[in-house]
Amino acid sequence: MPTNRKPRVTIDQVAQATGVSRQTVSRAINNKSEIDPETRRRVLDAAQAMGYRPSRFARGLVRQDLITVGLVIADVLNPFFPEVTAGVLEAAERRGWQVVVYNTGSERRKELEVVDMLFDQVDAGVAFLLHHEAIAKATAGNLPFVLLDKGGRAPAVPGVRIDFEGGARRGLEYLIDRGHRRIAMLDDEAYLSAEAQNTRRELYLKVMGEHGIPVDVDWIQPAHNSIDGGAAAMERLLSAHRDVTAVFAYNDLIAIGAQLRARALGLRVPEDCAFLGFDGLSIGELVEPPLTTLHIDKRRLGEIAVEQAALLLGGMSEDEIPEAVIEPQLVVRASA
Amino acid sequence: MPTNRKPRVTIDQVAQATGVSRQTVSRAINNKSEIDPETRRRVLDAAQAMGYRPSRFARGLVRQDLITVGLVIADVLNPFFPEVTAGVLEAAERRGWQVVVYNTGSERRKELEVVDMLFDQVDAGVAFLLHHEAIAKATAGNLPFVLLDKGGRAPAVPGVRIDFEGGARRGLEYLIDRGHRRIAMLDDEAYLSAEAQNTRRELYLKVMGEHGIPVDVDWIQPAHNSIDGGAAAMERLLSAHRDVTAVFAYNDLIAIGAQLRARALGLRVPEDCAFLGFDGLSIGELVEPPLTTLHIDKRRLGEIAVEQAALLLGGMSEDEIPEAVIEPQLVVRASA
DNA sequence: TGTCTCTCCGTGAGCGCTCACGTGAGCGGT
DNA sequence: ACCGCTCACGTGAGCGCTCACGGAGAGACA
Repeated sequence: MPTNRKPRVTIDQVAQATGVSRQTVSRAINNKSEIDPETRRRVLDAAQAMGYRPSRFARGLVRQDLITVGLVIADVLNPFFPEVTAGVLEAAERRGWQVVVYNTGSERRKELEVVDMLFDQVDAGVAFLLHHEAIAKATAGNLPFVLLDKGGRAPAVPGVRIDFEGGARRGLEYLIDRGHRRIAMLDDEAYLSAEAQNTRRELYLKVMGEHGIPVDVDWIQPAHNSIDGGAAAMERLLSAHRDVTAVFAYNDLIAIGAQLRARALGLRVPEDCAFLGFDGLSIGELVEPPLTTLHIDKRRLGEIAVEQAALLLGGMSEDEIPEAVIEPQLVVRASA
Repeated sequence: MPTNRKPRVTIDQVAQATGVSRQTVSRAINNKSEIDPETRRRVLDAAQAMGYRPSRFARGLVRQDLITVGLVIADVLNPFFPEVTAGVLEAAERRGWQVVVYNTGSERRKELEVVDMLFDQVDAGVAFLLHHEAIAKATAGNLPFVLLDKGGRAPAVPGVRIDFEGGARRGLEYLIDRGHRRIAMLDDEAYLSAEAQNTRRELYLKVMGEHGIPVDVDWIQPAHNSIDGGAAAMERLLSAHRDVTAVFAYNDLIAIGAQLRARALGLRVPEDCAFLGFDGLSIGELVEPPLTTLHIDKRRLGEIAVEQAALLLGGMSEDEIPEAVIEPQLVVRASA
């Protein structure tokens, strides 16, 4: 696919065609003063006719403003990310920044690729990154870089931390308080290959342990991060443990899929099996019964990240960036 | 908010610090040949230490490749758009293009603003635009511009047409065939202020008329384009026409809200009232009963738009762009 | 010793634009 | 006639980089 671009029309060509100088054309285009209205019109008409459009590169080169941030997410189709994106877009717009979006699908190869690309193309990066090589690469360079979920990583890398530990604890203790003991977990399979630390699965193991509830590994089912993935995992779970009374899901998407499938298989929710999600997606309100979940303020998450990027861009060093934590809130609806 | 950027480190500064020439630094940075490995390492180390990062503007100025397209959507939070975005991102990535995202909220002021911005910042635009002034402005300039829903507009403006007429007809006739006569419509209120033509509302009026079913204007309720908006509109509708037997919604979001509220008010779906959506969002499968809808291949829509933008960028004139139509498909689930 | 190749490196030009000037014409005031 | 001013416009420089060269030095071979 040879995208043979048509040659660029330059400001000089417009100038020549109109019989004026570069500068006069520039004045016309940028709506500046010191130009005769009649001349402006002539120039503008010629520019229009010739298909002239100023080169953003030449412009950007001389005017050192206009900032572009790269937003790296796993998957636009996962409703979690649009909410974060909304926060990022809004905060960026307030600052007059542009936002370029990249999808990684949580694949290691793509994450690395995207990080590489970022270095060339943007002034700052704001990213969800799963694989620690990608994170290392991203934070090693000279590009201001903010992690949208820095997890348990060293404080030196700027970013927002989502307090999964607090959230998971609140959620699981809620389930335990309600009398549940046979609590399964549906984990995101993407974390199997990533050497992340302090994952929701580990927290699950930890909290359960603290409450003296032993869990066998097959109480943890990996699921693709989607509704269908949750459904499939639930089915596997049920065939191994029909007596499960509650499911703690990696996130709402998986929880919703699981709950849907459970109901399709004849279970009553929450009487036979309760479901607890994580993320607080608005689609959790659509299912029956509405999903109880640990709500994360995703919009705020995006905003904070942009603010941190702004500080970095302003020259603040990475370890001066204030610590930011998002606290998941238990939202009790009806599924648990 | 004075984002006092730290002064840029240039290639010359790195060159000076390392005691080599610009070109050698360039060779090191871009991983080219004709450079001693030892020198490369020294340069790279210095660059890293000095916080050097090549200016994308200077680069872009000399290498005329690297293309950026602007994607203009109404609202990232509306699940319709992420799907389109996914298609756009994918198609853009295949071409090595970047995608900058802009939100308009369907407001006239913001649409105009965004279009203005686009002209400065991108090489091509791909957009959902509601207000015809914004569309006029966008297509008048020299920027390759593709409409993601060109509606009934002149063929000269490139873009994808979604065959709402065919879709609406298929949907409404399905309802009529099933015996419905008192069919209400829940319209998107944003279209009240926009002078769009060939809207879903007009099609509703037309098809109903063709079947000899007279409709009073208060069978059409405007709704905010959201689930809550649909719910509120449904409540208004019911207070005027408790005897409605079917609802044709502007889109799935509104349909879902309406259906949810109807059920909350004690109506059985579809026995007492049937619901028909438009868009084919995947969240329509989550509600009970699953939503019958006119499915639009949103991903494909995004892809086609990018392909058209590529043709435009390649120098093809606007009227040579092949006509592209997306045909909505009736997906019968259980709500109607 | 000459010269031929190969490796490594530097130099000038130019991408398209804006900024800070400089300039000349026109005009009113004294 | 002179000054001073405004208005409209042009000129040179430079933003930071890459590309196409050109050239020095080292080693190989006659």
